[in-house]
Amino acid sequence: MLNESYNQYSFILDRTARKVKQYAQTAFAEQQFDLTVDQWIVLRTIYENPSLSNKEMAELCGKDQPTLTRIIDLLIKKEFAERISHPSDRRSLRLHITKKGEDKIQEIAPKVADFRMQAWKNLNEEDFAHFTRILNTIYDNLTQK
Amino acid sequence: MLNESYNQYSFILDRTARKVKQYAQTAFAEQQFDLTVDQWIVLRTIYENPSLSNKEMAELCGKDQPTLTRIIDLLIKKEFAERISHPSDRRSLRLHITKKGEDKIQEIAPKVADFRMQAWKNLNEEDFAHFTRILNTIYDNLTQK
DNA sequence: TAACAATAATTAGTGTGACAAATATAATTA
DNA sequence: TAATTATATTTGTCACACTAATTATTGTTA
Repeated sequence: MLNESYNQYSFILDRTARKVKQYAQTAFAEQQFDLTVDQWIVLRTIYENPSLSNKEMAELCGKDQPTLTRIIDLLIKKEFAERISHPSDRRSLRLHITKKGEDKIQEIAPKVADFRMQAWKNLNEEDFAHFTRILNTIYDNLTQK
Repeated sequence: MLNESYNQYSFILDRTARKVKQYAQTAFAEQQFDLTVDQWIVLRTIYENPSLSNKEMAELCGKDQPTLTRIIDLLIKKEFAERISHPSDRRSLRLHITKKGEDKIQEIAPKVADFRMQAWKNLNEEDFAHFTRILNTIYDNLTQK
């Protein structure tokens, strides 16, 4: 048997993260939000932090730049966001939400909060503190200084 | 501000899971294992549970069937695994590891265990108990009976 | 036993993640 | 200021996740 318990922890972590995302995505589809979970995350981040560059936005969303570029492409195709060129640096751009994007946020934010709660049932404040501390410890262990 | 703390938990979970996988994948690449992390997980599962069907193996690996099919395709291309047809049910097949696959397991298993440990530094037995309990609670919350 | 339903596996399509390379522009320096 | 270096973004490629559709085969029932 090669099954060291550490392998098991990786497995549990990966499996749970996928389940959380999948559960949300199913709800998004059922309620016809016309957004994926990741598109929603990015749209919400643009809404809360307008006028950032691609690079800054990627950092905030916890995604790499190419991934963010492609998600923005899709949000623009759906007319929820737009790229505004930077006045003095033509390499750069600023990400903005559109009116249609804001409306979408207003429409679905409460519903998202609603079914997101399902994941955290049967857990208390102390559990959340452990959860945050332990996962952040793991993250820091693997992030070079 | 729409930033309910529950969104934050999803973010931390997703970010940590990706970091753990990415860290391992980088080590796999550096040491030229000629496997992705997921291919390794599947190969190890086949090794430990020989002669299961695609469906059963997918269940054990925590992956869906199409994903498993493609990972197996890649393992077969690398000659680490093979599909054997079921004697009485021609729809079904049995997954087996090859000699070359077994050699690969023997070669890299200790090395994997080695750098996998990096993720779990600064955590004690009690933390692991919390980790397992909390993540499994979340998973169960989202898995219909 | 012929028609229908169920099952195992694969294929197709879209989205995301990671990494490298390419492109365009700006900043620096010789 | 011409050449070089650095930066912002996009494009290309491969792998994985998920859903739906397809194919092949087996089981069930009228």
